[in-house]
Amino acid sequence: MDTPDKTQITPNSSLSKFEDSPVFKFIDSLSPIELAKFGQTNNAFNSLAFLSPSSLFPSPQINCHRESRFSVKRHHFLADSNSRVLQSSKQSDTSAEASKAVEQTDLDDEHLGCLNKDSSSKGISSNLFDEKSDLAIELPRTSKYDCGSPDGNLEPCDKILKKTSLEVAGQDKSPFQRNRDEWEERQRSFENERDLRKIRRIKLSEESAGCGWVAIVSDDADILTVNSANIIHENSDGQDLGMADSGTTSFISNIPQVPLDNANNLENAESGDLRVSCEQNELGEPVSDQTSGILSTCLVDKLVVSDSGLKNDDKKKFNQSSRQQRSIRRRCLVFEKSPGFGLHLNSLPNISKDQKPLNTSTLSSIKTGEVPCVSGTAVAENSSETPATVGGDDADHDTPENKRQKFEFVEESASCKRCNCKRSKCLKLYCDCFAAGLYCIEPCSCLDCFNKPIHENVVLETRKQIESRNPQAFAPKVIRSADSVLDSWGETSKTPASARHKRGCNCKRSSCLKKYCECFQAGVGCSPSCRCESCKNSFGLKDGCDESESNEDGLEASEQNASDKKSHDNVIDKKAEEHRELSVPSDISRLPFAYSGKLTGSFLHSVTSSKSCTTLEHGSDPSSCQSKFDSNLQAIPEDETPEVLKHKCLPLALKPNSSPNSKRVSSPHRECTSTTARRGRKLILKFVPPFPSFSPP
DNA sequence: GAGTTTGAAACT
DNA sequence: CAGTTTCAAACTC
Repeated sequence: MDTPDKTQITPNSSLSKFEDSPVFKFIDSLSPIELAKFGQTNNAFNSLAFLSPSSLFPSPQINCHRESRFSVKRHHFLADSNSRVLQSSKQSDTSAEASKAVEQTDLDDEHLGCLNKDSSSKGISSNLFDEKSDLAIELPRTSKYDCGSPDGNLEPCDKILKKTSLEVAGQDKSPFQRNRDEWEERQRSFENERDLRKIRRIKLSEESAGCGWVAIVSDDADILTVNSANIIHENSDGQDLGMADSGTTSFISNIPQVPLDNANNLENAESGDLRVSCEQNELGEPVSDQTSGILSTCLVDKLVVSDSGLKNDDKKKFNQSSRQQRSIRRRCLVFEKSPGFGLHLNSLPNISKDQKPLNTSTLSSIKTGEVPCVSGTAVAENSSETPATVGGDDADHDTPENKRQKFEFVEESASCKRCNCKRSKCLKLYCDCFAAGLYCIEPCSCLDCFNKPIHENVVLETRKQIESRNPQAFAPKVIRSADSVLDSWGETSKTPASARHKRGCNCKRSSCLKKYCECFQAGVGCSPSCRCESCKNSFGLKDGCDESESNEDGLEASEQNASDKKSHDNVIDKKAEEHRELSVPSDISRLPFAYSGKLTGSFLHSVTSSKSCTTLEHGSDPSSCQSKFDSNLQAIPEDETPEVLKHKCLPLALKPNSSPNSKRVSSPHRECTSTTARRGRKLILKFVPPFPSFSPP
């Protein structure tokens, strides 16, 4: 599109016209240094002037808030610096030092504008201000990340930062009053977005809070992982939001507002202190909040908690947040090979064990896997990337509340399995990381670990071997019946829905009341597949172990263990009760990705957390929430089971005795008859995609 | 943190 | 297939 006029509107022409102006000549006569500076800054200005707003501020949805605030902020200090600069330009003795000071001030203000976007407007304490200033230390480093958009419009963050600083300095002397228009435009954009979000929120109010995100996560997880690094940087550094990659922010923008709003609703519902965050969202909060809100829902994490924590217990929780975000970076083994799953196990949280529980009832737990998950190429350093820089070791205080939270949190942190393998080289199913399809990461305490990207070939080979022995070795261990209302295993089941361990446990001494028991660990009841003895699984007794038997066993056990054990059992039962309450919407097994039983705790908990969030919703009917939750889960494409399989007792894919270790599995027939015939209920097991294969496509 | 217990995985 | 061994997590002290 060659437009002759274009050349006429070149910066130079404008500049020359302006230079011809009497004012300019006057200024020019005052200081040649200022003239030089003017030229420089004008270049910066011009370079900005001809960047499209979209390229400068790539994501209206995300950035409009930031930009609006930023603009306001800048507007203010522009006025200030304007006067100062003009002053300096009028005084021949100002020169470099003064202008440097101005630039420095501007730069600082820029940082603070990013960091403390709304501190002025919202009256956030100066403490936060200071802390965020500390965070600014990291800004230069993080801004070095090339956040260039795919289309190349966006320049590297540091360049933009510099430019913006220069722009600020340059505009001080610029006669063009661009700022107001720009600001107003962004303000309009911001308002529009707010309106849209409100509309969206109204729409979404019909849906249950905290439900839709599951599907969204699975749908977008792969995208999420693509840009997780950027997202992480944005959030972990808290202030780098202005430098977000346009791709990232565009992606975030493209994420339906469902998760954000739902998350906010959920948090709002479940925790009063989180309401702050919600209100801020309503008002168009700082991007950090928004982004973390998105993360908290799409990546579903505790980021929001952390963010809100930032306001309450600033640094500590921010560090937690950072740690969480950094700990996201767990290398995915095979995610790229199973794009259809949308979310790999590696997408499950990787929460540091030593983290202090924040708010366990908060949406939590699903984080994106690492960037390389999508790239498909191993990036070894990622696996060794460590949250070492993250400080804030929080001592656990053994208050009852903390203990309770600790238990709950352990459930969550189960997902961030950190193995401790000594002899298996993390290449056997003993290794939780390996079994879960995860590479070991630094927090693992394993020795001679081969489960690392640099040994990818070995890993793949080993996995092949194991799969050749047992094709289901990496398949999810917990399955559920299709009917979430009818419990295929009968009334004795206490599991909210009909999730069961696929192969069943083989417990002898733990009575299926400890996490030795995989069923218990997965938060599911025992099934006829189990060969456990004295089953007292609080999530559901094994078929044939009725309550009386259980009670007898309980008596027996209590006799054996004497009174001191009783309290322990009570604790166990209590824990189990909590566990049951918190975990296992067994619908989870229908999620479009496989998961290992050992990982279920956290993920299930996360889902349940969201569910429990919904039940905490003010004025909402828990049951309706449940059903909504179910229905939302059912929205996940899951019904891939061939019709013929649906009418079989067990789909072939889930046939337990596909395992060579057949002693652990009961025959489908038995399972079918024992449940169907006796209970008169039809057992339909949904197809659960097998765990992504290690083997190359 | 060390030692013990437990049950899954692996092996024979 | 059954028995045994190995293994690492869970648990206890």
